[in-house]
Amino acid sequence: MSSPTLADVASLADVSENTVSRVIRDKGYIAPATRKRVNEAIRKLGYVPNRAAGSLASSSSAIIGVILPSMSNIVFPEVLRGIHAGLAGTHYQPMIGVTDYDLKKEESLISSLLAWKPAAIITTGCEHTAAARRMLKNSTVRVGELMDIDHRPIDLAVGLSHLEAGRSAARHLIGRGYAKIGYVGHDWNADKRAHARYLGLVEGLRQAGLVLSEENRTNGPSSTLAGKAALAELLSRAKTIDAVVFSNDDMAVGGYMHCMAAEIAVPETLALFGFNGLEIGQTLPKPLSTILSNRFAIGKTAVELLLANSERNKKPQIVDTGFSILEGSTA
Amino acid sequence: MSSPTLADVASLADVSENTVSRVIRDKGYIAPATRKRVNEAIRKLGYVPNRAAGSLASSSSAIIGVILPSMSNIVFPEVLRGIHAGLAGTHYQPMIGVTDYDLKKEESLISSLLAWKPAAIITTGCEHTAAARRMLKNSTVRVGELMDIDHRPIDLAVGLSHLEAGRSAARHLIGRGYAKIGYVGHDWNADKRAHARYLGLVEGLRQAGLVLSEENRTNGPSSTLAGKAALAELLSRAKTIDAVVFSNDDMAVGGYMHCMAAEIAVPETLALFGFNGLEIGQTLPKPLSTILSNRFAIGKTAVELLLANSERNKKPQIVDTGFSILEGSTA
DNA sequence: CTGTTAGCGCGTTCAT
DNA sequence: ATGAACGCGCTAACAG
Repeated sequence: MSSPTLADVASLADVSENTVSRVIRDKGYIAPATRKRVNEAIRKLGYVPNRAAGSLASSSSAIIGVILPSMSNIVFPEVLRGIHAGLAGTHYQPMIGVTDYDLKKEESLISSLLAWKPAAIITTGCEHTAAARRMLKNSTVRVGELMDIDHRPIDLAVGLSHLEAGRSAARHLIGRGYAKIGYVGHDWNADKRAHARYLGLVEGLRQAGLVLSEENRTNGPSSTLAGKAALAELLSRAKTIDAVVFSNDDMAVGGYMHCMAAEIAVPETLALFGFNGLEIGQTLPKPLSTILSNRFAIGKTAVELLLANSERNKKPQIVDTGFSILEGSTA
Repeated sequence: MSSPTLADVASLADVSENTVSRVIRDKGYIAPATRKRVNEAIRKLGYVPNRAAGSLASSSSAIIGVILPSMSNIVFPEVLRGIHAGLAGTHYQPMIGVTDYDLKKEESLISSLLAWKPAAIITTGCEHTAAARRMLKNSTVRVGELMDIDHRPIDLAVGLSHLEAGRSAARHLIGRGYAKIGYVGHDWNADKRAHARYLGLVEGLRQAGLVLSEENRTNGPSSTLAGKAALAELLSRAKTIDAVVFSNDDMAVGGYMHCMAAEIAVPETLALFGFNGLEIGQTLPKPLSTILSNRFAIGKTAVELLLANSERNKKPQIVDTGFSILEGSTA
């Protein structure tokens, strides 16, 4: 009734359990004939190794713990896609948790994931509770902190400098001759990286002797709907601005929709600039001017580096996956 | 160096391992005083239970295996979001695999997930290899097959009838007076449900004495870009059609973009109809007419039903999460 | 190249 | 209300 075990395979193939185990894990030399016998027994019995037992015996597992702040923001599914791509062809399985941007939840997820003795834990950003940081530091699993490289990681950070991305946005707009620049954003508590980009933007403007003309931030998460409404509200107050930087593409696409509905010429009357380089922005009648963040590459690179070495680096490693300006036609 | 075990906690709290285990799992009566001592010891040591050991001993685990065909299609991250929502507050952890629409890959994922003795396995659709079906049938874990209810499930199916959704699209357009209807779609091999909707559409038209005027299918997966190009191509051949049904919203949004660029009045000159009810479609200057599929509800409902009972139903259970027409302004 | 011997850390069963 | 003994299925270390 219950599933066959190593012992069943061993007795059918007339070898020791150990030999079966070796065949399965492809470890050490096995006589071709025995290997064949064992494989046949495995097939005949429909044997599937019990990972829990293996994990207990070896105190390690082929699990990759993945902790994401959200699944609603398209960016994270894309990171997850990169992680999957990096995992393809290996026998590692991702085990996923979602924090909803709650550091306490992250802490408890880290603890449950650690309970499975994963090969690595991948999480987001640099902010963790003290307890979470301690658990990660004390454990020996590899740790990847994604998206953001403006900090010193526990083991490995992969991402881009959001501060620098903000500065680049400023430089781009200034280079195009825009001077009265506004900002439309979403909630920074839930998204520190959006805040970092904002700070970079302000700094970039300051270096050119400019300041942000006007800004409007919504309370909730980013969305096209929120961006549409928030731009409308901003423009009702500030009619003289000539460009708007959005916290990300979702918001910017919403802004574009507002301009279309309100018949505002983009970019002649108002220029729009986003962040992320989502496909939808590039499908607009005028492709959105934005910054391409390499979400997919971030996930994939992180996995590859993490799996390349089972031991942590002596010195924390930082990998910059960079970003690039998509010129577009809206700014 | 290595993490503390039950035994460490037990000796610190001066009780037997067994008592500690009971406290942790909240099973049986424990004297308040001992419970307190144990909890303090746990905290002091930073004890985290080893799940692999627990799982081995109990031959069960709090893992939910989730198998998705793709992470690129926004629909599946949304299902995953629903799954997470259903799992919130429980101690279950999703373990995820992605098949890339490859049934062989699904088979091997099922086998690796089964190796962890999960509480349930959630997968997509009704199509599986014979071996995969056998593994699922023979195991005792609960099995949820999502998205599609036009088939007899192994244990539980949650989703909607795509055939019926297609018929509804036909009825809606006919009711609005459209008669020369075209179809723009993506690759059906990768998406049997899109095919089912197509069949429903054709059937719905036939019942009204109509036929599809013209159709165009791309080879790759759905995307706004593909939809844009495919509609352009279709219109170059068939200038007299008055409405187009798309395989889904991604394609339809692309079609909308083409109409904007080509200055085709929607819906006056050409009506557009999608499927899924994605947010982006509703943000267009004219909200997309489409059918809302409840991806989130599908994931959440499935998890809730699966966890409600650790034993399989004697009879396969089918749950229809339904769909609804979003009237929109494009058809 | 293969077998033997010992656990891994926990849950279960039976006592008390 | 608590403890003792056993074994889950596998891998590791050492023989040979």
